[in-house]
Amino acid sequence: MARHLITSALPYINGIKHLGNLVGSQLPADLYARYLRGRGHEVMFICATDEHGTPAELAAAKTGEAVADYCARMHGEQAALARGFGLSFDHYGRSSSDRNRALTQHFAGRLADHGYISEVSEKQVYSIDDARFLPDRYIEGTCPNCGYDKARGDQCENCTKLLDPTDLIDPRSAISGSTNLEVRETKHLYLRQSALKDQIAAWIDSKTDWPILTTSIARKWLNDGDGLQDRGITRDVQWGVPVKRGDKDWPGMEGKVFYVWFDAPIEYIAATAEWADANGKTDADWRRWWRKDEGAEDVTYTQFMGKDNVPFHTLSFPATLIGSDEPWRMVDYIKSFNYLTYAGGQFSTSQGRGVFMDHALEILPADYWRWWLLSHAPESGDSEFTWENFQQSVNKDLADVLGNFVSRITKFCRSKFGETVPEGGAYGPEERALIEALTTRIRAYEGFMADMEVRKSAAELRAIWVLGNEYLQSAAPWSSFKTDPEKAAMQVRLGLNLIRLYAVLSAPFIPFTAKAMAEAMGTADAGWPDDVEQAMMALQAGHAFTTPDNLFAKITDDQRAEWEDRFKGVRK
RNA sequence: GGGCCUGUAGCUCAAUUGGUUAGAGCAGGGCGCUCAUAACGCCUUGGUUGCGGGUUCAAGUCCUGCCGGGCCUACCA
Repeated sequence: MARHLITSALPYINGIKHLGNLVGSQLPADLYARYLRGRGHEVMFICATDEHGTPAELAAAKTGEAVADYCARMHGEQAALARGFGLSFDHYGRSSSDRNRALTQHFAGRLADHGYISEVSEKQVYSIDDARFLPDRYIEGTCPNCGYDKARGDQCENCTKLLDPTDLIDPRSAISGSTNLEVRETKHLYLRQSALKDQIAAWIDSKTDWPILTTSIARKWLNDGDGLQDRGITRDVQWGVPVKRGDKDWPGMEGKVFYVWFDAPIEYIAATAEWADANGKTDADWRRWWRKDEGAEDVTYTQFMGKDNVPFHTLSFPATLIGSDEPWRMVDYIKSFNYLTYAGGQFSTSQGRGVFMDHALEILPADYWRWWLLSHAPESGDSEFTWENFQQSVNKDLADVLGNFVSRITKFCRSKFGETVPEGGAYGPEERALIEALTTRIRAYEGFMADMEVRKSAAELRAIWVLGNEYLQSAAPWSSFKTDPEKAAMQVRLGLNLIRLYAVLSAPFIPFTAKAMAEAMGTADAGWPDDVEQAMMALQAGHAFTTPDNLFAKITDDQRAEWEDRFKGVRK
C-alpha cells in the first residue's frame, strides 16, 4: 500500500466550467484517485476553486455582488456540480481561504529572506474611470499593423501580431470603453526565477518519464531567449492575498495583492490544510502529505492539468517551493492534456460556447459524460466532441455492451432460477478460458491505469465487458438449461459474479452505475480481483440479488437532434 | 515572426520507440443466436500512413522541404 497525493488544476471561479475543463484535469484526476483507492492505496485527492484576479472582480461587478459574495456563491455551485459528476475530492477548497492567505504570505517571506524576491518599478496603463490598472489584454484599440479595431494590448486577434498596449491606436479600456487612460508608475515584487534556473532545469532534466508535451513546454521557457525570466508576483487589484512578508507588513507594498498564479498552486497545500480543519484533523495530519521532514518522503505526488497550465507547474510553482528552502514535496509526475474542441472550434467559458457542466447533468446522468470524455480524453492531441460520436459511443459501449449484459444475465436468472444465485454445476474448459482471458485483460487494465493511459484503460475495460457477452454467447445457458440445468446454474452464477466484478473494475469510470450494479447484486464486496478465480466466487449460491432496471437508456436520434440544436449557439 | 505538438481506414484512435503481411472500436456488408435495451456473437469490405526528396539491409517511426490543423509566446487564468 502506497500513499498518493493527487491534485487537479484549479478551476477558475468566474462561471460554470465546460466539458473541456472537466476532461482536462478534474475528471482524469478523479479516475486515477478512484482507481488507486480501489487498489487499497492511501489517497489524498485535492482540488479547489481559483478565486483571485481581475476576471473574478469583473464577473462580480457584472452581477452587482461583492466579489467575496460572488466567489462564495460560485464556489458553492461548482462544488455541487463536482459532486454531481462524482468527483471524489477529499477536499474541495478555496484559494481565498485563510489557510491559503497565510501560506502564500509565508512563502513570499521565505523567498524574500533567501534573496529570491526583487522590487521592480514599472510603468502600467491606468484607467482613471475604472479606477484600476489594466492588464495588457484589457486594453483595446486599433491594430497599428492591420487596422483591426478590436485589437488587444497584448496581441491582435485579427493579424496575430504581438503588441504592446502603447502600440495601439486610440486605446481604450476593454472594461468600460473609457479612453481616459494614462501611464502610471507602480512598484511590484518579482520572483527571481532566473536565479533558480539551473536548479529548475536540473529538476526538469531528471523527469525523463514525463510526456513530451510537458517537458518541451518547460524547456522552451527555460531556454528561450535569455532563459527563464523573473516574474511579477504582485498586482494592483483589490481581490487577492494581501502582500505580506510572512506575518509582517511589506513596506511599499500596501494595498497590493499577490498575483493569482502565485497563490493558486500554493492552494494545493493550503486546501490540504483546509481538509484537516474541516475534518477535525491536526496540522500533522496534512503536513505528512507535503513535508518531507514530516512524513511525506514516501508520498507519490501526481498533478493533472491542461497544457495551458504547464509553465506554472513546471517553473513558477517549483521555483516557489525550491526557493523557500523548505522540504516541500514536489510533483513526481505531471499528466497534461490537450484540448477538447466543440464543433470545430474551442469550448469557451467567456464566449459561452459548448456544453457546460450544469447543462450536461440536466440532460443526462454523469456516467454518460464520464465515459465518453474519458474514453476520448485528448491525450495525444486535441480531440473533438460531436453529438453523433457521443451518441454512438454511449449507446454502443454503455447500453449495448455493458448495460445489456447485466440485463440479459439477471433477467434470464430471474425467469429460470428466481432472484437468487443458483447452485450446482462445475467449471468446464469454457469457464477456465474465460478466467484466463479476464486475468490477462485485467492485468493489462491495471497497467494502463497505473500509467494514466486514460483512453487505453477505457478500451481495455470495454474489452473486459465484451468478454462477458462472448462467454454468454458460447456457453448459451438458455440451451444448457433444457438439457443440463445444473450446468446452466453454474453458467448463470458465473455471469452474476461477472456483474460484481464489472462493478469493481468500472467504478473509476462510471461510479454511479458501478454502485447500482453492486447494489443490485446485494454486495458491498468491492475487493479488487487480484485473483480472478477467487473473485468469481464472491457471490455464492443462495445469495439474493435484484434485477435492476436498464442501467443505460439509449440516446435517441430525436434527443441528439434536439441537443445539437440547443447547444449550437452561445450559452445564455 | 519564433518554439512545440500534430496529420495513419468514412469516423475515433493504436502500432512494444527503426524490424515480418500497419492493427482495434464504430459505421458498412454477410452469417448465426433468441437470454437480453431490434440487444449479443462470428466472419468480412475499407489504408501509396498529407505531399516530395533523403538516410538505412529495413521508415508510419529518423533527416529535409512543402501543404494543412492546433497550442504557447511570460500582464487572462
